[in-house]
Amino acid sequence: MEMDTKKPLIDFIKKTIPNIPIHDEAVQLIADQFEIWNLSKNEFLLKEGRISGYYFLLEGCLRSFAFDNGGNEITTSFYQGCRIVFEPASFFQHLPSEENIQAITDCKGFYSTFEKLNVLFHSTPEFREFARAIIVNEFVAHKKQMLAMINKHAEERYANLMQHNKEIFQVAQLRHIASFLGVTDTSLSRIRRDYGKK
Amino acid sequence: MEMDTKKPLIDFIKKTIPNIPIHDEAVQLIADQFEIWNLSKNEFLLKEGRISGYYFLLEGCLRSFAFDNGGNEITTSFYQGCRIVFEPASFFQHLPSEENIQAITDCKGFYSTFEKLNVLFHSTPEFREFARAIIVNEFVAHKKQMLAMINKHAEERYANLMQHNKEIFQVAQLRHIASFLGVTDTSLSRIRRDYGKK
DNA sequence: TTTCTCTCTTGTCAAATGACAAGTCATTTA
DNA sequence: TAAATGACTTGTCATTTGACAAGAGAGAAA
Repeated sequence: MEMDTKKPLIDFIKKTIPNIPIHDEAVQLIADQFEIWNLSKNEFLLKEGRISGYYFLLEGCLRSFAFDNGGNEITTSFYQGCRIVFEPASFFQHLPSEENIQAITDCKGFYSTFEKLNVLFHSTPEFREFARAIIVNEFVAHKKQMLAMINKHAEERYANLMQHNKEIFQVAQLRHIASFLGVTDTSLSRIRRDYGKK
Repeated sequence: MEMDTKKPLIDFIKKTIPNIPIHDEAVQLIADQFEIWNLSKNEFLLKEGRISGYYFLLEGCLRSFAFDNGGNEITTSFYQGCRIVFEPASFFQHLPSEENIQAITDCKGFYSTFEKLNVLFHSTPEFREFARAIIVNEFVAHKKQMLAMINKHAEERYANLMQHNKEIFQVAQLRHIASFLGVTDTSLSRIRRDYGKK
């Protein structure tokens, strides 16, 4: 029964490290470290100033954001479907988060803590491989996103998001997407108008 | 003698994971995987399109950069002194790098490859801890840099760089620093003029 | 239905920034 | 020494972008 509800997490771990054989005891041990959470739309998974946990997002959609100088919310990332979510600076260094993570739809998933996972990391090779893969993937994705801010115009980033992540437009507000793309909602509106013309 | 030249690398590893006891054989094994490199000013440690190695920078200063839409070089990072340097997307996924890493002073250090270090990672707990610490630190630093782009003005980023990394101004060109701060050399020149007035 | 609220769009205007060109200064080369 | 090169600054000008405000449209609540 425990196994049943956590099966998506187990499957996700297996999918993340396809080349590593996984023992059943290890799977059970990993799953045991996670507990269930639920969020309604607009509730926060992580609030600025709190310390980040390690979250598995099972269903729903999240966005992370920080505030700029003018007090505007700047979306730093969207998170959907089966994936790990955490704020690395806060999680690894036990520091207050400078980012917020908010549910933009009803969400559910599992979470664990640094302490529990640190034990796992040193005791369970399977989890070590998994955790390594996750942080590598996250880091790479983050660098890619930063590069896109350098060598793509907002229009291109918009077109890219439209092609590869159309679902976001059904659940996120345009102003949140706008700040994610590095422009104001006003500018995004103009980009969308001109984009239709082509 | 081998031990002698690589002592700074060993010391750096020990300093990076102060809580982990390190066996001498492990130290030797790690050091054995690295070879020496030298670069003269303006030479490249990594060229766009090539695959990144794993570098230890012993002496000198490097900068990484990518090209924006207009063909301008945008500095993404500066690297000084005893530290690890690599391009994660290229190194971990064996993909052509989208970034360049260039010496801005004469440099020397040690390097190794994904294959060698992957063996180490799975065979040597000390290196596993080290590699984990490095990627965590790099990721955290990268996120911090991205947050600064969001919630600090270019003037603040400049003031911050002046305070915490004054040496950069002695070795890097202002236009490289400018693009690192997210402005043109023209704008940086004006920031510097106004900064002096205060 | 009417009203209210929220999201998104659009127009106007101001401010910030970049492109470009000219000029200064220091260093290198012939 | 003279010329050339490269880095940095500064002025002018054009463009982009954002701030602000008004309005349209959809959906929720009275």
